[in-house]
Amino acid sequence: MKQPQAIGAEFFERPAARVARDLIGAQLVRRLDQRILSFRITETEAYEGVHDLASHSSRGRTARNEVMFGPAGHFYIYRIYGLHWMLNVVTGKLGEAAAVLIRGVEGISGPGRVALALGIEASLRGMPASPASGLWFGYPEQNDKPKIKRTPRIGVDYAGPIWANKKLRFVRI
DNA sequence: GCAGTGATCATA
DNA sequence: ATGATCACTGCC
Repeated sequence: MKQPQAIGAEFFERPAARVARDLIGAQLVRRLDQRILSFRITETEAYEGVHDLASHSSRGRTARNEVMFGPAGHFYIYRIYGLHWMLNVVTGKLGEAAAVLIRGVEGISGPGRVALALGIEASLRGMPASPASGLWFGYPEQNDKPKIKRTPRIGVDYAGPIWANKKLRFVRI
């Protein structure tokens, strides 16, 4: 099966909201054993830099989030509630510490279920999105122009009303 | 609505 | 060392 061209690192060297929007309709591709799984992305969230009170990076650099402070196009992966893996890709300038969370792909809703379906685990932390790492993004179909809706992000009330209400979640409609 | 789950981080 | 928190999910 022919795969779309892999999206390179420069795509991610832009503001998180732009990347999050442009990833809707793109492919998320995983190589597991010798198999290639490919899913169309349907839902993302942007987490801006250290000024974004909903972003992990706003509470400073720690062992968990240090990948966020590194180069764009690498995976920020962490575990939440002791069981669910969250898949993010770092965006923006080096040290900006922004990222995009992959919340949903076609047929699969919820970030934990996305990670489960793709076999995401700790060994991918900090790896670049590329065929060499076994997990990467592919450009959307040329004639696929999805309608996109913007809403507040899910589960970030702890950030306070200003940041919790910003429309940084992108959903294919 | 809410329990489960355990890594992570601040505090000490 | 201890305790609170958590970018969630599944079942009621």
